[in-house]
Amino acid sequence: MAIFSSRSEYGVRLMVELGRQEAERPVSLKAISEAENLPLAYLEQVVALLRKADLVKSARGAHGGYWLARPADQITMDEVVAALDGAVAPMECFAPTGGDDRILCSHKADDGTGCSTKMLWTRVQGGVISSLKRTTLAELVEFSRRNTREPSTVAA
Amino acid sequence: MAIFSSRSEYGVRLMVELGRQEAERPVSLKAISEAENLPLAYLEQVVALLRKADLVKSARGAHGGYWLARPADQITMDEVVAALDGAVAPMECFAPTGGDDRILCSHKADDGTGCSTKMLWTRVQGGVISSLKRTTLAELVEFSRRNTREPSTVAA
DNA sequence: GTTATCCCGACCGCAGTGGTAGGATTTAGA
DNA sequence: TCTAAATCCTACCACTGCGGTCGGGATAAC
Repeated sequence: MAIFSSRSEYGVRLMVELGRQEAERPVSLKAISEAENLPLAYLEQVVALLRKADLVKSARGAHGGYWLARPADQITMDEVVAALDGAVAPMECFAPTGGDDRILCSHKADDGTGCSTKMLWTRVQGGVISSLKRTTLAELVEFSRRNTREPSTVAA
Repeated sequence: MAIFSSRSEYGVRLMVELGRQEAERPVSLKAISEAENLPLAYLEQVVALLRKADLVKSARGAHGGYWLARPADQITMDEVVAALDGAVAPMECFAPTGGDDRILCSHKADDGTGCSTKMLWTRVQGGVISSLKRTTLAELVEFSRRNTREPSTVAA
């Protein structure tokens, strides 16, 4: 089964593309959609999620576009994925409760026995989150730069 | 977003329930469905996946039922989850290729740049799999026994 | 005013999921 | 030998979310 939707894939690619450009210099979605060969109309929806999560900033009008809200080395991938696919939970019954980072499993709330499976899902969740938290956007940008011969879509 | 479907939840609960019984003694699905309050007809589909993966054995007819194919401490949860939800992959484009445990990302095969996101998904996948591999069914059974039969010893 | 761009909401086909229905087959036991 | 209990199998269904499109509105540069 797939852990993340391709919204996440698209969103991460988009963020990497923004990270390759100079800060504060707006990049149009059209440029990104052509560089990464992704459907523009769908990217609009994806980038809207990133904007709501304060990960990117935008400018409207001609010569507008998007840029990173923070330096790439201060953006961890758990934020990005959370913005796109929601809070990472191994099961639907793992719902974040308010401001705490507590989780509860609704299945066994009635008979009070407590999930024996909860331990497992908690471990898995921990594995995913720690993997995401220790990866910064800057790392991906660096990786992307190394693997592309040309500085790609700059200029324009 | 949810990593696993509730098929996995049901299947793990089922496995734990089997692990609580003596080995080789068949347990009927009906008993499990009543104990765990899960729909019997759906459990039949779930347990069929576990049987195909050689994780449980079965006996038909009156007084038939299911039991673990191996001792619980020799069953790791990555096997169980794989049987229920398929191979764990962070993205759809991570497909197991034949007998190898190689993975490939189809998105960037054409322009040859290689996924910058691939590094991220590989890390996540590693986090999930290692969490699953280091958890045995025996641990969950033990956890379940402590939390249901002995309310007095519950601490913390 | 034109053009480029962000922004927004509605819509759609598809696949997968959780779940049901109904029966066929096998076996233990009266 | 009959019956009840159980596995097994196949088809079906409603719902949801996802990937994606479309049309249009707002806004800013030139």
